[in-house]
Parts: sequence; C-alpha cells; structure tokens
Amino acid sequence: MSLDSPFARKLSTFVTLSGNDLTVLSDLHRRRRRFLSGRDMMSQGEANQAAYILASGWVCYYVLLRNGAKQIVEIQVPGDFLGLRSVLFRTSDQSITTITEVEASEVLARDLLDAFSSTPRLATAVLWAASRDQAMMAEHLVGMGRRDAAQRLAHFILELAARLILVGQGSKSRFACPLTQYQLADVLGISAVHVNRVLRELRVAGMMTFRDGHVTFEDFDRLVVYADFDIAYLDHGGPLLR
Amino acid sequence: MSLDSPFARKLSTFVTLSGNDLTVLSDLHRRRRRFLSGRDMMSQGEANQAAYILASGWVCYYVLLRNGAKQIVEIQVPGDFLGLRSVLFRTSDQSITTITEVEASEVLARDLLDAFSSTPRLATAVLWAASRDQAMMAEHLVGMGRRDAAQRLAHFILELAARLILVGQGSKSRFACPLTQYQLADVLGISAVHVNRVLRELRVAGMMTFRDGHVTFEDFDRLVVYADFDIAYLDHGGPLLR
DNA sequence: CGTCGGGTTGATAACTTTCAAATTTCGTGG
DNA sequence: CCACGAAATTTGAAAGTTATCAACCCGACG
Repeated sequence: MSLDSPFARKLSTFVTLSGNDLTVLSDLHRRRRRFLSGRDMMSQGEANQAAYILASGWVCYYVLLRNGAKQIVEIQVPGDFLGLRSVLFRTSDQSITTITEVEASEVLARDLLDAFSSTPRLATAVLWAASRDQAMMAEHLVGMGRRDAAQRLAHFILELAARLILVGQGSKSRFACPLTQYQLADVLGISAVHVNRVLRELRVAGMMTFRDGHVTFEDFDRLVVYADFDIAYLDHGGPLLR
Repeated sequence: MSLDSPFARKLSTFVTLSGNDLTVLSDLHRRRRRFLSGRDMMSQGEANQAAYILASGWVCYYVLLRNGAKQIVEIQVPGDFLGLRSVLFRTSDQSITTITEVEASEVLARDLLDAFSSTPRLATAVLWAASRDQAMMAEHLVGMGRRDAAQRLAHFILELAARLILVGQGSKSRFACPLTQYQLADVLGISAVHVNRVLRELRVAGMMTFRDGHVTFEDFDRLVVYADFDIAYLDHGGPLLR
C-alpha cells in the first residue's frame, strides 16, 4: 500500500511508517464497504463491535435530543478513524450517519488489536489520531461557549480546510464541502437561518464564500485572524513514541 | 490498597480488580503532591510528561481566548485521571488549574506504561475512564449547542452529582460543590450574571439550591426530567475486556 | 474600618431564534 | 429537453434569550 489511502497519508505525517507498517495497514482495508448518502452506519445504544476507516466521503457523529433538536458532535472526513469508542464500549454512545456517499473499510475489533500488537507504531499512530479528535472536540466546546456565530463558523471552516489539506483534498484557496446549511447549523449549534446570514456576512466581508458545495477563501489570512484560528491543536510535532 | 482511593473505587465499579491490580494501583499513588487552590498544575503549550490521579479536591481544564474570554472544558473531581493526553503529546493542549486545595498522585509516563503492561486489566480500566471523559465532553458539546442556559446548568449539576456519588462524595439529596458562579459561567459558556438568574429560577421552581458551597436537591426526579438527563453516557455496563 | 471577592438585581443592548414567504437548485420522470 | 416536486437557500419582521453595564449587598480578612 502506498500513500493513496488518506488514512495512511494522515498517519505518515507524524509517524514514519515502515514497509511492514504499510502492509499491516493495507490488510486493515480488506473489508471494503459502501454506504449511500444519508444512511446511519452506527446507531446510538446499538451494540456494534466494528470500527471503520473512512476512505472517501464524509460522515458525522450526532445526538438527537428528546425535544427534537439535533447536535452534530463531529464531522469526519477521509482518513479519519470511526467508532473507536464503540469497540471499547459495549454500545455506541452516538449515532454515525453518512453526509455523502461513503467508502469505508470495516475493521473488526479482533483485527485491529492484532494489528496493534504486530506493529506498536501503528497503535501509537491510531491513539494519536484519537487524541487529536478529542482535542478537536475540546476546541469545538470552546467555540460553542465563547465565540459568536460568525467566529465559530469561520473557525470550523478553517479547521475543515486544515484537515482536508492534510489528506490532500483541499488547499488554502478552495475545497469541496458537501455540507448543507442545515448540517452546518447542527454542527455549530445555531439555526440554519442564522447560518445563512453569517455566511453572507463573511462573503460580503470578502473573506470566504460557501456556494455550490465548495468553500472558496477570498482572504485566507484575514479569516484566520478573524476566527482566532490556531493550527496548533491539530498539528503537534508528532507524538512521543514510548 | 483498599477502596479508600476514589480512583480505585471508581475503577472497581466496572472492572473487578484483583489483589495484584490493587497493589499496582497503590504503587501509582507513591508520589503524593499537594497544590493550593487557584494554582495551575499544567499549562497550555508547556512540555509536561506527568499525569495525575486526583485524590481530593477539584480541578478544571480550561482555555483562554485572545479576546479575554475563558472556557472551562472539563471539571475533574476526586477519582479522575488528569493529563493523559499530555503523556501522549509532547505538550499539553490545555491548562489545568486547581479549584480547591488538591491532593494528587503524580504518575510518570514510564510508571504508567509499566503498570499497564503488568496488569492489562488496569490499562483497560484507564482507557475506559478516558473514553468516559470523552463521552462527557461530547455531552457538554450537545448541551452547549442545543440546551438553553437553565437546562444546561441543571444537566451539568446532575452530571456532577452522578460522578460524585460514584466516588462516595455525594447523594441524591446533597453534595459539596466548591465552584463559584463565575466558574460555573465559564463551564457553561454563559455570563456569571445569567448563572445567578438561572440558579434563582431553579430554586424558585423548587428543584435545586446552590448555596454556601453546597448543592441541595429539593426535587431530584423533577430536575432529571427538566434537564433531560440520561445517566447512560456515564454508566455503560462496563467495557469489553479484550 | 476599608477593601475585595463573591453574590444579587434592574435596565438596556446585542445576538439569535422563530415564523413566514419567496426564490433557487436539483433530481426524476414524461 | 422540459415540467414538476422536494430540498435548499435567502430575506424580512417580530419575539426570545443572554450579555453588558451599573449598582448595591454581604461576609472575610488584614
């Protein structure tokens, strides 16, 4: 396996993967699965022992409240590892649904643990990825609590850009973003109507445009300042290999 | 070591700990440290290889934004494990500060990994605890996005109660809570003034009272309904031991 | 005493939601 | 290629929630 896989590409940015690592990694991609857009891959409360490596397409973790409100907890893009917690717990504590059509490799708990024991470096890498996910969640929490809608939106879009650039699916000028404004609203914890207004603000301000399934940055650097975006939480200098 | 340690007590609620497990666990408590109230135990961006097991007192993870706003990401109470991520990454991505005077056992990365290899069951237990922390963070995220201030406050207080009951430091009628209204505000992402008003609402409604460093539940069950609180995310039936 | 860190309350401003309606986009079948 | 309906986007107006500003109270403490 080469770096064609977004997952391998992501891991290799912070851990040097040997030929053997790549082979083991390749084995994990054996059970290829396809999902249509808008389908649940995993449901809250359901026993599910499989995890996935996302090869193409986007998915999200979400929670439905009793009052009907929905909150998207995390967006996952190609190269991300899904459902690590559902391997650890008896049941998944969140639902995962596809945002686009998706290709993913199903990873059985047993295979994952075997892979870990045969290449500890891979285990470290996956653990690193999981910790990075947690760091992103913490950053979202901060945004929800202390940033207004516009800053929050800008920050989220910049984070997406950074993640996609890492897996070779975006640049500082443009990336494909299949999210609807409703989904954006559920990520940011605001109403879809307000998302629309905020997008207009940012567009009028000449910083970014969200249209036709694409985000275009008219002024990336100014947006970074506006959103107070600091890449550090996504880009530590690699984990300690201990 | 018996179940005197809140940490052991917490772990034992979902994994049966053998005599050997308890011995290893006891060894981790060797380096006892004390911190005064209001001191940073760890700082954002600082290289810090130690983690802590919290024996007594409360601490919080927090982030300071450039605009001066502060967001508390997580509150940790006795029995919680601190700074697991700072062991994994070169630097800590958040600051940890003490809310009260604190007693904690410093755990060096090396000792922790040695303990893990000698008793895999302990490793599973700590991993479970970390995943539970992540689940709590996800739940907070949902609250920030989709619950109003009053529900959010009620939900947070109920979560605290559940966690403290687990380590023997609270009941369904009352627990000691050293937080100020300012700190509560920084946890919930609202202003301190509004915290005060919301507390009054809940008090007038006859559900709970926050006063003199104690939370008193006048009507625990009604508060649970009001907050739409579901204990499930804190209390899975134990992890799969694989 | 006098100060200082909480806590409490009122009045006003800011931000965001909700409701309603018009417009555009897009996939599908005729 | 066009028509049609569903989904998504866009905008205005009114209502609701929360922040901010400003006072005042209170108890701990030097």
